[in-house]
Amino acid sequence: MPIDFLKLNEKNKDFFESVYQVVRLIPRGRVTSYGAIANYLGAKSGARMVGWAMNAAHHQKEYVPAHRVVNRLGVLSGRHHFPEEQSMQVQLEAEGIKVDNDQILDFKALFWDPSKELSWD
DNA sequence: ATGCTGACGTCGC
DNA sequence: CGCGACGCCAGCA
Repeated sequence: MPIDFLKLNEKNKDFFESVYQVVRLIPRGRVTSYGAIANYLGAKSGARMVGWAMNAAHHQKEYVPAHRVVNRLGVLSGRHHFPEEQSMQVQLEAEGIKVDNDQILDFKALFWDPSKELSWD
């Protein structure tokens, strides 16, 4: 049971919470995509909602490494929404992730798929 | 209440 | 392979 404490089968509020939980599980130096999270949570086409959840992420008490979440192309599509636009890239680089022109280098290798990493060990 | 927008993704042309 | 349309659903005008 990958998801156990998440349980989003209640309401969208839990969905947001679930998103934060998953994002916090992202290992340092790794990244994932909105779609991967959405898919993992069962919201197939809810990728946008994941992004929306991120919008309120910094609003959360527990720190949410939103900078580790990018779109499926490995592009920092959300950098514009950070307190300081460049902070996203800065934080990524601080973890050893190379970013070039808002694009994560070797994204494929750094990609961390929750449904793959968390389900069935 | 209605319609547009958006940190996305997939499908069709 | 590039571009547009649609789906998804929560805010906001």
